[in-house]
Amino acid sequence: MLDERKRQVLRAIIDSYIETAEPVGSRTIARRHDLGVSSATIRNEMADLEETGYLQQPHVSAGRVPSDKGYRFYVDTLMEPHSFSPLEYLRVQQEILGAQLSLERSIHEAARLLALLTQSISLVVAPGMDQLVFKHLQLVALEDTSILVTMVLHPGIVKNRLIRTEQEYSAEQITDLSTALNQKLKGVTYRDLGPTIFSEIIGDYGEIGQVLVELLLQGLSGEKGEQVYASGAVNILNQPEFKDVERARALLEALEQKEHLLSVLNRASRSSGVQVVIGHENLHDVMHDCSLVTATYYVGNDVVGTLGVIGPTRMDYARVMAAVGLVSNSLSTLLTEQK
Amino acid sequence: MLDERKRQVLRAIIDSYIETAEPVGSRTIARRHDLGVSSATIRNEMADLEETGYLQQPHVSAGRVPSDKGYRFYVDTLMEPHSFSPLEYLRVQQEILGAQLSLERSIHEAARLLALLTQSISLVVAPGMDQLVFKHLQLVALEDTSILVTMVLHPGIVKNRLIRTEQEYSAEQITDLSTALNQKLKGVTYRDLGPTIFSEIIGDYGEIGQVLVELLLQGLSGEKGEQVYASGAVNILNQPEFKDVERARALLEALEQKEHLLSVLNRASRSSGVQVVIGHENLHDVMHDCSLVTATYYVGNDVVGTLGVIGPTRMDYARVMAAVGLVSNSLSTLLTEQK
DNA sequence: TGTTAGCACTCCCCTGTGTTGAGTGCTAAA
DNA sequence: TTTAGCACTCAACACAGGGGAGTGCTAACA
Repeated sequence: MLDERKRQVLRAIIDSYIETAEPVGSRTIARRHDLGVSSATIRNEMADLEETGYLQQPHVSAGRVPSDKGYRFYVDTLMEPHSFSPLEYLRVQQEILGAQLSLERSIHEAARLLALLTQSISLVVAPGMDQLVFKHLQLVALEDTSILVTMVLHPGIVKNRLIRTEQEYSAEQITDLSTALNQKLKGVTYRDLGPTIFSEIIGDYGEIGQVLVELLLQGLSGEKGEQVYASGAVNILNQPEFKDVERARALLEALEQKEHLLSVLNRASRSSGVQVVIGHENLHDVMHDCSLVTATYYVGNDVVGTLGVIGPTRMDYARVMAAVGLVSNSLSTLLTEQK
Repeated sequence: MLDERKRQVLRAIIDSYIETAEPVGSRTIARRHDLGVSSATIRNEMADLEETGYLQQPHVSAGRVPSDKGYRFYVDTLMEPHSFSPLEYLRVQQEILGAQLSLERSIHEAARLLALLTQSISLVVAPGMDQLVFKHLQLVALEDTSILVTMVLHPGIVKNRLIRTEQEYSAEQITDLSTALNQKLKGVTYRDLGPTIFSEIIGDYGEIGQVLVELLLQGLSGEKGEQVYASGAVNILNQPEFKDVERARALLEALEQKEHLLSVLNRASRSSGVQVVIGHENLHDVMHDCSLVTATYYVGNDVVGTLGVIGPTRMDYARVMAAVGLVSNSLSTLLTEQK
């Protein structure tokens, strides 16, 4: 569709624009890239590329700027993939693996690293409870009528909750209940738990049984839904496209709405691998001059979460895609290996 | 020092400036506040107030703007304290009390509310481990060689850690150790724990004993230091003083350095009650056109943490101080009542 | 003695006007 | 098909000239 020279010109323009954020003129290309033709020729090519929609002109006497279509073509077929040096690769692996104290902290760390690597806003959606597997449930009677409920899920999630009861229970009662629940629940995916599975167990544990069932059904903490962790929001203030505070504010405010975020991220990454959503491909208005790069991460072969990066459409796609891939791989490795 | 009329003029100017963010002229004061004198008289008063340092003039034909000294006087003696309506009061109490699942979430909620009430950046320093009291320690052997360590501290902190051991231990061994540690540690403030207290207990538990001691000494999670939670960073982008991205970026970047933050907050609130640090009273350069309103919060009579709000010096001090007071009270109440 | 009306003055801010320069499209020659 | 040359466009910048908000000062007044 595009001949070789048009591709070269388009790539040169996008590379240059990504680097400088300034509209690119024909002379610049002729000088900096050795295409063996004069600026006039490039000018003709640029006119063609504009006509076919790959480039835009902010105004008639300015250089050219890539359109969404141009970026799309760049991402799909034009750009040179970036790969991190073994050193960087190792460092990310280690920093994520090093935080293997809890899933929550691993995820925090992943978000932090992703923001650092890309100098953009990073987002990580933590696995929803539904996708986790029951490993252990422990009830401990503390003093008087308070009971500590601890639930361990795979991978790496430990949830706690202190509850108070009206009645007092003996240590034996508590231990019995604990053991009974444990045997029933071990190895069950949270998704498969329902009121029925509990009713078999509770039997005559009365008040505390009731309370427990409710707590377990709502995931102990009441935060059953997927949590989103963001990092590096300040980074976008470094981008020239956000030198206008209003735009920065609009985007950041939109990102504070968790539901928005989730829908954006989840829609983006149905398929596997690193996905890119460019500018107007995005459904939300505020994101029309932003791009989103996402990937899913795994436990074994099961997708458990999504992570991604938001930045201006003029982002370093090669680098960002590599970073997203790297972090999602590292996270998957960590979660899969840790039993 | 300042006669009644000068006070009235100063208060009127600061009130007006806080509201509009525009330099205030003599005519505006004469018209809007019924001081019973003409603009010319007010003009004279304003000249005096400038000479004594309470006001400043951005340029000769502009109105007046409060100086740091002016704000200081306003905060100390001039302003009308704000008090929230019983309804708002109740709502905050409930929202904070409603989140009594864990200290961490209460603190998150407190930060969120504080940012919401003040439309500024809120900060909450969580209690450092040192200030917490040991309540319970539980070791549970999960499958194979992994052991779940759960530590309950007062108030409301539960920490978990999964550890892996080389050797295998019998359930009895684990339970024994758990019971022994528990008896020794219960009721002890974390600060008072030292290597010695453990050596009495570990005896011949070998490998796992060693690991446990290390873990306990570093607070199980490795995050022994005080954690800072921030909320509402985007709010400052609404303030006209941050219409320039550079300033917003500088402040937000400074706030991302935790140590900075801690030193700022801790220095601010040595004394009790709501404290205000205005503009250049602040030691850090980036904060020279910001003010900081802080208060401490308690468990019983012990200070365990600090919370505060950062905004432009032109902030609604009355409202912000009331909000900081309200939230710190609510948090103290929650932590004190919850045993 | 304090207050006020009046007035000249200052200086930001807005608007309009050149000027510059980067970049283009078109034409004609190679 | 490529390229040199040229006229043209238009954002960006600088600069000048009102307009207006606000001041300080002076003189009259209560």
